[in-house]
Amino acid sequence: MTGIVTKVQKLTKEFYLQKTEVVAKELLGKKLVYGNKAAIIVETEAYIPENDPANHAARGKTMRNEAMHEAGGILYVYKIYGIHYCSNVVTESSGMGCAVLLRAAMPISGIDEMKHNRNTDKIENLCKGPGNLAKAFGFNHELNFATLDSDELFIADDGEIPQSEIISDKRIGISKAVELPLRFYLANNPYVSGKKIR
DNA sequence: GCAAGGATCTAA
DNA sequence: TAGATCCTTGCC
Repeated sequence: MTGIVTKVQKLTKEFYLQKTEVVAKELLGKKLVYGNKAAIIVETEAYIPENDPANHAARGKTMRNEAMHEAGGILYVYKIYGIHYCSNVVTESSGMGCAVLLRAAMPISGIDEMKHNRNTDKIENLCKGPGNLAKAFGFNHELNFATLDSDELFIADDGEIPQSEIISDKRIGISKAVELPLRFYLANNPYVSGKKIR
């Protein structure tokens, strides 16, 4: 290993076993690493087990949402609208059926590859929005069920983002239970996707 | 403002 | 097996 040694703490399994809202909030400012690519998470959305009709797992276990019913600390990747992938981090213990959707991030490494994947040069757009984030990182079906404690794929705490700038707000892009304040993002961050509200 | 796009879920 | 739905994006 050569290069700069930074103070990076890989998140442990216990982190993901916390309550979904807590994980969603705590993930802000953390560093998502996949291969040579990395980005600071700036926007997340929680999907909780109870009173959440928008949760894929709300109507019980199905073939698609099987990963959500596993214990926390793995990835849940699925295709939406036939075009885009969305990536979620599964939370809480086995059988709960909940996860945190990764909505936006700030690229810090492997940017050339992300540009190539996204076919754009605008850094602030590389990981803006769940579909774009997944595309920039190259997430696909094979990453479904992937554990977040490998050397290839993990989330780390590099402590650069002040926790005081966290905002919780309504969710976007869904048709049910939109009012629940389960979306979290960093204030005044140009990489957050939810600037325009529809 | 809205169409594209394909997998998945539900009902029959 | 057919029809509706979907945690979106980029184009019109």
